[in-house]
Amino acid sequence: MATDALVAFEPRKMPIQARSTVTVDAISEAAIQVLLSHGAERLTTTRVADRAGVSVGTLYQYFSNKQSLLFAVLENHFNKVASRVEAACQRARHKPLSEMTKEMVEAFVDAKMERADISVALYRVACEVGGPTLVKRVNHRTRKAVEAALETAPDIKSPPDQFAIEIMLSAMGGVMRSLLESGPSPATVRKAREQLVLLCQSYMAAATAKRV
Amino acid sequence: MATDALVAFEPRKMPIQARSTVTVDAISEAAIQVLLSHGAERLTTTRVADRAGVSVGTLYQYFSNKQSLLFAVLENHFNKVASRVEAACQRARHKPLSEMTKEMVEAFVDAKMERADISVALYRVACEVGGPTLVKRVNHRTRKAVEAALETAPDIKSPPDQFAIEIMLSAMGGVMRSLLESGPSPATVRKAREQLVLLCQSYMAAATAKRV
DNA sequence: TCCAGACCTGAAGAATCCTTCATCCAATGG
DNA sequence: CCATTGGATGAAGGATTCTTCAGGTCTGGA
Repeated sequence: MATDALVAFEPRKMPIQARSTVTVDAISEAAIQVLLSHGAERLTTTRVADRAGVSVGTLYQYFSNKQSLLFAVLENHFNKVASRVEAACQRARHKPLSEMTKEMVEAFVDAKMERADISVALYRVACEVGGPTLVKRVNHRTRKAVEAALETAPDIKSPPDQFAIEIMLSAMGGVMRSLLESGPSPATVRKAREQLVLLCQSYMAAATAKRV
Repeated sequence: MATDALVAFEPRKMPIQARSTVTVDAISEAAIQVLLSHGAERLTTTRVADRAGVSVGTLYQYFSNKQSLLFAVLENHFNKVASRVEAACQRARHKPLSEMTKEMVEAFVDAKMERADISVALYRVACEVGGPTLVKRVNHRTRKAVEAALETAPDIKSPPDQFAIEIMLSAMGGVMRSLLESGPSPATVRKAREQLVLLCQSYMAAATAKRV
């Protein structure tokens, strides 16, 4: 149930001509729209195809089944967020711990908020489509990036262990989730972003042996 | 979709005789079992009834529909956890901030772990059954308890604002979720508990004006 | 221009599922 | 002991949904 829960989620055919690429994108986007307007329970392959302006058959040409479609959408979103965080970690190399943390957290929040609708929509299906496994995978990848960045911080003697970083990442995920699911105002988002930075900074400081 | 999403989740009939109470409990427990063994997607009212050793009709005598059943199970679990945290807050009154935080966090972790199976099972349906709304409600209730306790801490000048407490609570939720969904060993749980305490202590300290 | 292969279509098969209701069993109290 | 109300049953109606496949349409290279 853990690792091999991802078989049969493989896509079916790769787009070759330009028009099919458009179709696949349309289907993915339609899945999100349907998720938002009808909920996970009422997400139907037919409905998704309709919304995408294609027929069901077309959908099944690229995704072997409903789960495969949702998995692809989820994976794509996670990868985008992870990339943003990795980029931030790259940019923040050699900066002091607190600044580094700030940039990383802000990148995460901003990436999530950029397509808040997708984030919210995906919370509703993550569990039915190997979400936890994917989260684990992405968290692992992100942790590596954070870890590598921390190695370069000038004011750290011994960096926090892997476990602490994972705790921080899951805390960030939890905060963003509550936030997104509450349909926050821009002001609220701004405040939450600040607080999340503070939360992570405090924790990192506490979990780290500082170099004087 | 937000607040009034909870209508039609009302139970249908209250147990009067003792045997029906047993039945209702059996149904709730069966729902959890089915959730764990078959997943949310394959949770069927008939299957739940079978597992509970009753017929579908009986199920529908106490729950107006499938969602109502799942909602009840979810609500019950949340209430139990919230009560445990409230009790811990009560016990921790007049203790210093860091100790208070520690007791609160540990109560939360322990309550979640006590029925880890339920927690994990419910993650899979929370979203389809007004989960976010319920979480918001429970978080609000818990925040009140934490807030009240903080008022009594001797080493605090001005307590953190409501928002900060909610951030902390959602962070705790996120960490526990990742943890539970990874099927952790007891040793991992112990370590996570420690780290979560540290996380919350650091944040509370940073978000509070300390009295010298 | 022509064709092979890429693409698309959508009706229909097959499988579940949710929920109801007519009917029967059990308990309680007068 | 009997009537009344609570409790339980499970077959079947009504509704959805997933997925396939036989047969069209479009595109790019020869």
